[in-house]
Amino acid sequence: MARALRLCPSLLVVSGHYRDYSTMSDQVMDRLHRVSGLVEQISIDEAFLDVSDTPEPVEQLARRVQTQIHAELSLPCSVGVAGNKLVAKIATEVGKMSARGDGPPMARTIVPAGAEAAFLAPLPAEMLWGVGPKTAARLAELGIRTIGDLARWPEKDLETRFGEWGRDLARRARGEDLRPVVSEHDVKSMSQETTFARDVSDDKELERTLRDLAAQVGRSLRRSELAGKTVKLKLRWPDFTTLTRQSTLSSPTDDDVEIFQTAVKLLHSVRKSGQPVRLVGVGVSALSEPIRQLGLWDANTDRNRRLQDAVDQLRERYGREIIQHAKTP
DNA sequence: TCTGGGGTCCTAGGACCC
DNA sequence: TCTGGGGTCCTAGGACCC
Repeated sequence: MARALRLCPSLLVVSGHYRDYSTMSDQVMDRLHRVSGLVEQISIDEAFLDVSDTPEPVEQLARRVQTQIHAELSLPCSVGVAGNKLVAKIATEVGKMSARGDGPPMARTIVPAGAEAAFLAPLPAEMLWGVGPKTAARLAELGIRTIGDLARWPEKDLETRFGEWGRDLARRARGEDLRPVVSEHDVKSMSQETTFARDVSDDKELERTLRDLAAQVGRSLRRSELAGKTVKLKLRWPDFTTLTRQSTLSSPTDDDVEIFQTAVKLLHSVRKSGQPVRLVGVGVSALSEPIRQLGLWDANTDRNRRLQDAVDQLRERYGREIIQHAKTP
């Protein structure tokens, strides 16, 4: 039964150490795709591979992948192998942490089927996916410090305290994870934000920044052939409190000006003129394919569209700075 | 890490409709 | 007309991840 394989795949997480180089990322992912048809990239330097259909023994496979990437690309990488994504990810982390010696770690950590809970038990609860500082603190109040502590805690009680999330927590602590490796994720939102070197009080400067961010978001949307229906403004005051305001449009947009105008309206609704701001951001969500309808009233829209395409192309070729908005006096 | 940027998911409340 | 329940959408904020 093919299904059974999905429930217990053998997984590798490869973790490179090249956070700054996206072309490196492409090259590594290219190598990984030769190993398995099912690769899930989870960040610039990490990916899950479903190797349950690969005849080669996983230990040998893991070594081969690691050696190949190191030899061909001069990149160190760590590999974790386990029956599911959760444990494979943690295995990789554990390997990296326990790697000794100079230079970046080249660890291989393999957790055999059935040994998941025992492998996780001594590790700190924060190593579980989804347990950050806040949850860790709440767990510590109960005397729960390791994943083993968590696994021993009555699941019903976790459910009472944490709701649905408590049940997930209990499952994860036992090393259970049924999520399949998926090669493609739909993008849910796109955003751009910037933190100012100093607080900005000038309305015009703020709006210029907003216009620039909106243009960047618009360009990302067009490049991905997506449009968004909800525009979100993010603001951070000098005291670091952060707020968001969003507005849903009547139809999805990928237009710089529409994104900007929506964002600036939101800005005016929460900020008094002259009020200092530390960070400003613009995002677009509720993404779908852009709807382009050309009707009686759309000659103008069509012209804007062609203009925007031309600007995109210029910027693609000569950089973002090549075309600027005329500064308002 | 007195704090960068771009994401995801979850929760909770209110509006609105049937 | 009043009341209530449930579903869905929208909004805002928070926790978390890399």
